[in-house]
Amino acid sequence: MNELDERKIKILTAIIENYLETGEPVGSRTISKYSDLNLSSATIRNEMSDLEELGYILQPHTSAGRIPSDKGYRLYVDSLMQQKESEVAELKTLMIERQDKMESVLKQIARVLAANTNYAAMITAPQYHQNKVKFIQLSQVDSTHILAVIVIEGNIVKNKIFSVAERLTSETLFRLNFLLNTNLNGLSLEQITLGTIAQMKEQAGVHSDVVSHVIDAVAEAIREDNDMEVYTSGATNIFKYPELSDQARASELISAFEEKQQLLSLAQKSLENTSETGIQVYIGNESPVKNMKDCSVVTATYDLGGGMQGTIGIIGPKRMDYENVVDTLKTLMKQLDTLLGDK
Amino acid sequence: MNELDERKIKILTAIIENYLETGEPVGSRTISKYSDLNLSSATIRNEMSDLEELGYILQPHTSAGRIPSDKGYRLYVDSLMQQKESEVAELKTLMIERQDKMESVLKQIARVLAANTNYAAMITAPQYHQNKVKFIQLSQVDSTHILAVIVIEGNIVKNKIFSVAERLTSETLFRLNFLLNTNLNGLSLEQITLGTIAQMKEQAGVHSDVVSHVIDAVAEAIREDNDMEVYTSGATNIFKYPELSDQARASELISAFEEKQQLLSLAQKSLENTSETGIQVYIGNESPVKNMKDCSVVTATYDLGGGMQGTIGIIGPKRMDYENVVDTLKTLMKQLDTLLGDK
DNA sequence: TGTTAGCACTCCTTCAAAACGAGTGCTAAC
DNA sequence: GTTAGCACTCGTTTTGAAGGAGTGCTAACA
Repeated sequence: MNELDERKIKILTAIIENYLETGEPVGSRTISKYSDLNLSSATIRNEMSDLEELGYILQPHTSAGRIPSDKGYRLYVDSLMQQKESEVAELKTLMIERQDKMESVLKQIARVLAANTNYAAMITAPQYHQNKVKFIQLSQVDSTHILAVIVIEGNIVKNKIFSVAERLTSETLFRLNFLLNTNLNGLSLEQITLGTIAQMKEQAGVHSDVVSHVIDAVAEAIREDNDMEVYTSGATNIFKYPELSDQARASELISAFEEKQQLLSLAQKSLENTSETGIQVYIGNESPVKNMKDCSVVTATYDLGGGMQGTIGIIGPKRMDYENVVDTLKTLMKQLDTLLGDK
Repeated sequence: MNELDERKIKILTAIIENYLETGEPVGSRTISKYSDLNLSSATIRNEMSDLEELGYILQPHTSAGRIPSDKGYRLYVDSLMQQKESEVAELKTLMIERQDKMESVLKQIARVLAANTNYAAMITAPQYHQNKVKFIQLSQVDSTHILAVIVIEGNIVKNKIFSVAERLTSETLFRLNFLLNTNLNGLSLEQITLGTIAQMKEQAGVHSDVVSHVIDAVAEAIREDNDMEVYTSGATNIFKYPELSDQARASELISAFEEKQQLLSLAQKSLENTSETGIQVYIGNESPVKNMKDCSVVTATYDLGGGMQGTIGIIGPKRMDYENVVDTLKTLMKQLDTLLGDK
């Protein structure tokens, strides 16, 4: 049996769209008046009764109107996505360096997104996969400290300062630099074996501790990307939606924003599931972050080439203006290209 | 005329302490019963009437008890501070490096503070004054990109990657490194004159553009500290205090936490005003951040020597447990020493 | 003169009942 | 299959009364 005939879909859509606007349960009369179906409220009531039985809408209490269930939203969003699917495919880009500027650009994006949509926004810095060491440089910064600079693919730079017992001669430094670069360049974390390390330590002789420090730093540099920064903005927008702004819910949500760890796991999840369009929607309990069970989350994955990808997210009430959000995210991707893609 | 006699002070203190506990307006009867003054509620009422006229307490409405005014809190806090003043003087310390660890330590501190006090906490990374360049290193990371690493006093490391038209020979790099280090080391931003720069460019010949980039990077490195990071935790604790958790106030407060800029200006202010104890209290409208007009803010300045100082802040309701917060901050300072001071 | 008991008064809070109204389900007629 | 109509449900708002905490004032007391 085909669960939903065309009329039911029209009615369901009308209910959802109306609810998106008002945030109030919507009654049969409203639909009868404001849809182009020309049906009486009684007929609508019958259909609504069916829709409820099928689980697409629900009634907060007897004698209230109906609101969409997660299942209902899901149907709505899926069909919306289909319409837009084609446009996004060609958005992929690549970009370069400017890590220092990256941070402020990302913050800016989050701010713009939040302001434009009136929802809360988050954005993660690109996460790098299969990072390879590109360049290592040791320098003596003062009599007892060595600075190790590690550049990894994508021109991400990490530093580490560590102590040494006594000043190294410049020949020693040169030798160590050469040793490290010839052995490590082009390797990813997985490719650096204990064998390689042991061999390098042997060659470094009395300075094997320096090698250890550098290996540590490399591991840290490559791994650290995994708990990379996430920037948020507009968290207070949730107060604009009564269904989210009671004390308990607001507190839960705000704390999700504060504990960036949770947002990161959301981003992570979203990277894993990535769809063709790069855009995903989590409705209510579908969200990987349990604190957001009363919200919807729309995520977009941006891919800058070279395995550098990050996540943008919009968090809002279930009655989010999905269409607008999806469009905004797409437009944004384009701007991202312009901003980050050239110099 | 001496505004307050001893009895009035006792009564005021009793009112404040009672209000700190309960968060409810306190009436004359309560004071009469729970203070050691052995006065009837009627007498207390007379005194309270005086105290109100003097502006130390106020009545939310007729037939409610009294609550402390900002002026009242101020008196209470000031006398509290006097008692503790002596202890803190010797807390100053110095510390070194480990910039990479710094971030996680700071976050950790914010979290601990928020959890211990049940208020919201913030902490800024140390801000450096009169920074001097310690060491500069240029390296060729690939055929068209140069990495400039700048180490400034306090072992803070900044990087910048920029493009060059063609690969530089290693002699050229060596020469430029030597040029930059001999000319810039030991100088602060103010000490780098246009004359110095012109001279260096001349010596650099065709590579004068590299010098420009490095100068840019140095300026950025030193200045960037001024909009340094601030970490927060426990923002949601404000929901524990009914007088702060109505929608309007909560939203205002949370947005102050999100807009780190505001917190930074708070930290800045607190650095400027620094008192002998390093601890300051802003009550209500005294706060430099207007969004916090319904809160109190306790800030502590930590000084790691070498002009490196930062700010720790606790943000909570006006009926904050000042005594406990001040103590906690002091204990924390000690732990900070242990954590950052060695290694 | 300072302290206290007593009392009338204010005004917030709580509670329950009543009025309201939005929306439904069902039935009967078209 | 559609619709009008009506009784009914149930959340929300309004209203008024009761309760209670706390005050200010006055008069008496030490």
